[in-house]
Amino acid sequence: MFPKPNSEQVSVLRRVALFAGLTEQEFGDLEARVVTRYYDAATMIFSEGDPCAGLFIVESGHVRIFKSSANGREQVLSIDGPGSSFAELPVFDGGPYPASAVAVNQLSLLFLSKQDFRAMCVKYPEVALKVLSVVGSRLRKLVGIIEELSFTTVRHRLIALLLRLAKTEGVKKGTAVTITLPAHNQELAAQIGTVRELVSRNMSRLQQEGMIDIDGRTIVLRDLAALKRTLEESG
Amino acid sequence: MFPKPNSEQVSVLRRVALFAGLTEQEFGDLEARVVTRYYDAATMIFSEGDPCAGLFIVESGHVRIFKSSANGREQVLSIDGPGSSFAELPVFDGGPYPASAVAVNQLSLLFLSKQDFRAMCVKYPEVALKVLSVVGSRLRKLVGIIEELSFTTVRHRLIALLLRLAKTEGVKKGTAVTITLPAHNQELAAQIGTVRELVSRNMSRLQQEGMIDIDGRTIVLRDLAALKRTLEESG
DNA sequence: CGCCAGCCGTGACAAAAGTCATACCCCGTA
DNA sequence: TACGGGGTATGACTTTTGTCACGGCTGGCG
Repeated sequence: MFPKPNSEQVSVLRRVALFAGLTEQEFGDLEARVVTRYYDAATMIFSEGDPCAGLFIVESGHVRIFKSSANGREQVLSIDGPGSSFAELPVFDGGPYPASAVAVNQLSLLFLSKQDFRAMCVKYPEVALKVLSVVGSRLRKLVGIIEELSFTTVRHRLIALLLRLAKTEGVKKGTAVTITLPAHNQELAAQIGTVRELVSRNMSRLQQEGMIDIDGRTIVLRDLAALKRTLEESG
Repeated sequence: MFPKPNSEQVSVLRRVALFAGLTEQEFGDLEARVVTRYYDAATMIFSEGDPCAGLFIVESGHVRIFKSSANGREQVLSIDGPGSSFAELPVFDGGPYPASAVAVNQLSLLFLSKQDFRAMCVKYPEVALKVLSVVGSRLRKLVGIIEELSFTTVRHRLIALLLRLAKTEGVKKGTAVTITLPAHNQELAAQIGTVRELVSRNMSRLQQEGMIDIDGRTIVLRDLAALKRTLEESG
């Protein structure tokens, strides 16, 4: 709870892509400016439209960045875990946060104020370049979301999501891969830009077609090749 | 055609947001590294997936940044005119271009290689900060596109497009505003993420409803208030 | 002039997305 | 054990989106 550097902070800061390559002295400089903040699961960190106070770095836990619509739907833009920074951008263009951020689970963040972050960038030009590369991959992700929303169906996006999960946390069993869904249908829907019911229906359909096996939150991808082929075919 | 600075280049460079605030000497430094390139209308500047060579600044004409899908559809991400830079980002994260760029009309661009641009950023830290703020507004735009695609209908997006046009280039006539469509239906469709036919149909429908008047490429927005109200209602 | 390419508008469909309502199931707790 | 909350599955229906095919208009060019 105190704005002092501690050993945990130190270790996380050194693992953050944003600050890789700083010298010991520079880390000292940085540590002196950083504040740790703790959040319970489901608490808001900031809301779309809030004035931008500064930049955050995830120490532990996960953050969900999302937009919400007037009729209660949500679209997830990104989920960030330990070592990731977020809200790098509004710091520089002076505008408000373009989306909201909420704690997925128990969360601790390192906070660096707008002024201090800018100062770091001016003092250590490599930091600014690092920010640019982090922001670059963020922009790529957003373009990817646009591509999916604009060109593909819910079915397509769901399959793509399953395959991504298979890649990051799947367990191979011969030709099949087993994954555990990280969240409820409601949340999966928000991640692929649709509603609860369509996730449910499309899951069922994939099972009927023999491509997956559903057992509660555990999914067995029976035929990766067929799933990938489906993605190709359906543009 | 020659990679030498000339008076036109100089004047454009000084009007570019990216390099605002440099000293005379710094401009000299920059001018020495910049190359002018000319393109006819409809020629590709780079394609999605190409390795990233460097950054571009629009001197005159317009550039269209877009994604294209397997079945021939396109989604426009941005249209940039004189003084704008583009492809700032792949320069920093080392990846390929995430989208394609094409000349909308007769076009001249200033090109700055990856290496030279990075060198500028290291040498003049304010340049890096400017890049970040430019990139910030680009990111905001992308988030806006995602929001529209995820939450709204084609009708909604078309109205939003008309209102944007009204704001930037509309001519007021009492309570109504007259605009000239900047492109064919095909292109408008690509800008709002749909197909030709739906643009056509939705235009007709708006006319039937008395909200607009269509005469070739000239559109009279008869009732701005009603159009805006429609946006609110349909979430 | 006549032809053709390109664009536009539309009807007829087909498919996908979204909404609403209902029933179910699992699980923790009063 | 009975209850209720949260999540799930699904049928029935509406709306939206996308596709295909056609005919019409226009403007450039041989």
